[in-house]
Amino acid sequence: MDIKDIDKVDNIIKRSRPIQAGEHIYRTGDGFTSIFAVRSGSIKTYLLDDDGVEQMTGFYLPGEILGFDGIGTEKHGCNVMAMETSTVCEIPFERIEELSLQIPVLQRHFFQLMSQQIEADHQMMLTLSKKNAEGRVATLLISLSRRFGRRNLSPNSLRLPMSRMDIGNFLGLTIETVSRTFSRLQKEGLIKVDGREIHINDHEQLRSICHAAK
Amino acid sequence: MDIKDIDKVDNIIKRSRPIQAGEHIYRTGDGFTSIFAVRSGSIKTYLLDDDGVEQMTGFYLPGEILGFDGIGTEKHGCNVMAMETSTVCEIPFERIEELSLQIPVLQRHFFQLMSQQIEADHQMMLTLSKKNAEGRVATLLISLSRRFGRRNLSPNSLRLPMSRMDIGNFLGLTIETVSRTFSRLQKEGLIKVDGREIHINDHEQLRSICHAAK
DNA sequence: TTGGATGCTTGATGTATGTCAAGACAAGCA
DNA sequence: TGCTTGTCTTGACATACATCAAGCATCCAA
Repeated sequence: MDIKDIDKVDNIIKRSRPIQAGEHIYRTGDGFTSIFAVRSGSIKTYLLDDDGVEQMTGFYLPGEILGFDGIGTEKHGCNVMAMETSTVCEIPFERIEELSLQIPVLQRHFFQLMSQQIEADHQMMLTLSKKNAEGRVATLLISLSRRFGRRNLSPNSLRLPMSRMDIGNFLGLTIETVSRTFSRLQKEGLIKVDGREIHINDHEQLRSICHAAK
Repeated sequence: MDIKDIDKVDNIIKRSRPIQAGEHIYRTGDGFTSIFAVRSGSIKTYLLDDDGVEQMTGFYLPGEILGFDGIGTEKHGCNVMAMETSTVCEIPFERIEELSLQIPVLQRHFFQLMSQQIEADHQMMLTLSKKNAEGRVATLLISLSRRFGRRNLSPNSLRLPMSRMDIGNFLGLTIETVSRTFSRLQKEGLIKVDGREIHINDHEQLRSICHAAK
């Protein structure tokens, strides 16, 4: 993309809207207009079952993009909430569509982003369907580590962006099982747990228990 | 879309490639070039874990479109196999991208298709993470019924496009549990089971046990 | 006709994780 | 200081589903 094109993209982005922890960016059924880029903090997306049961479907860290649900129906298909104080950029999707017609690499880029989301969701289905509690927690930690590393943060020392309850919800486990699993991994020396602070001692072995086993 | 545009789209579609049951259309790591529309039969997509454990990530019936994985990396991210003798249309993605620049509604349409895939995957995560065996099986049957209905087939009498093993794999259950669950639903009078032939007697009640409960 | 796959069902038993309950710890507040 | 509240941990027990095993039906090849 040349500089003029980057400028064009830059101009349609609405900057830095701050969000308090627990505040929603949008909810299921809201009209779809924009996607969002996380600038700081952490954001979770979740579905509510007919019975009010919550299923977290993903979470997003700085530099990541969310909101690709709801293009099909023009209505958002999930709820999006800040897990801590966060800032996001809003990117009006119609403007993206217009610009994509002028800048082919932009069109390609958004197809790629959505494709990556699909692949990540499929990995998550594998995790939920085939892995035991240890495998699920290990997979989450490795994923966090990788994403922290991408932002040039330490891949070994990380602060969980979410509560035990959110972790359990995301991984399809109860908070008790999550807690017990952290304790077990710590007793085995793979990680060091202090509340939300996690230190990964043995990346290799942690990765090795990510594999499916139920 | 006007007729000339429809013609343009029509011209890039490679017609009716027949696939035998068990044959692959592509595998993980193959170069990404095309997406596929199912014309007849049924197609499954699945991941292989490092240990060779298979996780089915979706299945596609006539009229449905698959292959949106791998746009990001240019390599396919899953395996795609025919579950019975099938035919598919191949649609070269680069041609789609070119045409999308000329026909804005086409661009919008593909964004919509991918968005719908993302929403369906999120629903599946909810199913895998929060529902018990009965809820998972019921959810699958309701989904099949709806998709059969969309093709103007009976929503109450359907032939399962897949084996018990595939069902178990897809739903994160063993074949024994799948079989027992079918038997239980039959004993309760909600469905009639005869091998792969399923008759839905009580749509309402079947739908009511789709809700999360674990 | 037999024998061997293959796919499905059903029963008996084991186990990972859910559920229920209690307590530890920290943060905020009177 | 004590009191409340929320988050997390740990233990005891219950249960849904996995595992192991057997049996049945269908199909196909020898």
